[in-house]
Amino acid sequence: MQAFETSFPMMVNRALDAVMPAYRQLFSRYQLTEQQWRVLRVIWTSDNVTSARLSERTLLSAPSLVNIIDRLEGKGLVSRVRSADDRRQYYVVATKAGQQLQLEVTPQVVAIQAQIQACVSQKEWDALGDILQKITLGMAAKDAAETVQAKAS
Amino acid sequence: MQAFETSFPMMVNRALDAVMPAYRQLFSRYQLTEQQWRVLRVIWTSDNVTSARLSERTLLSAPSLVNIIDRLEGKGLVSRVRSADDRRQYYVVATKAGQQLQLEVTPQVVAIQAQIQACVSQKEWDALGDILQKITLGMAAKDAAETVQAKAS
DNA sequence: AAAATATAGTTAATACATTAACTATTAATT
DNA sequence: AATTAATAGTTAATGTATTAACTATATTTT
Repeated sequence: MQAFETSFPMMVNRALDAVMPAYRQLFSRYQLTEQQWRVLRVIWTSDNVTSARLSERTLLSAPSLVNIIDRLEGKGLVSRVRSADDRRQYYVVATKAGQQLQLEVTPQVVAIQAQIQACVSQKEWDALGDILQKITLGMAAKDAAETVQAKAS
Repeated sequence: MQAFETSFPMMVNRALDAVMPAYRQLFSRYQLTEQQWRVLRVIWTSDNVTSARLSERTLLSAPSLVNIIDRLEGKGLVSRVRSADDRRQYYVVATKAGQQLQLEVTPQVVAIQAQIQACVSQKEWDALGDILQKITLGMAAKDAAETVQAKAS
């Protein structure tokens, strides 16, 4: 049997606990949270980003995004633009100030990413990606199967 | 440069998003959150568990633990016992009802863990543990070094 | 022993996570 | 066209995360 300490959630959370402070320290210098950064990062590099698309790409739930975007809007970093095609959806776009932040912060984020990768070999890094993806896809498939089953009954 | 989608936090969070619903679905049948489960799991298997010790073993912060323990106490699953040696600390102990839960839930948690492991080979599973640990230790060391530096200046 | 420090746990403030329910709009059915 | 169903986003309720400040007790220093 799997020990508590070596269960997947615990191993992964331990790694996150070790890694995230570096990011948070950086973001806090710009009065940003990690989640706010994720949203900015996505809208900087794509156009016509709806909330649904943001949710997919940032891994943040729709309800969470509401407040996160509200705060970013309050800081003048993004703004919401109603879509003309489908009046239910809106696009989140970066303001000039938001664009400026990107130039300052991105290099420092890259530096942290390099620090993390430097903890393991290139081979191990690649393996990590593979293994995590297998688990992600494997469990997502299982989850979907159960959902179908639940709907059928 | 590291793409956003393949950064460590994003890869890991995607995997967690795939894995955690299975746990949550289980715990919700017992009106428990994942964090409450973690606390129970630790106190079931150790004696004289203080809040500090719980924090280490569950990876939950001390402030979070206050409310989590409050709720578990409210449900009659645990209780706080002041230490006689050091009156600042207290021990969190499981009640009879708390002990009973263990018997019911643990096998189901083990089943989910098996599902996760089944997504990869034994070799990959071992590699995952190794790699995550390297990152955990590597970044923790870096973090400690910076803290020392900050204190010195 | 008195004063200064450190430690265990808590409180407070702000931000996010999860689930379910709700509103407005759009698409699909009948 | 009217009804029904689906979708995009939001709100509400409860629980946790993070940081800083605070209280009570214990330890260390002078």
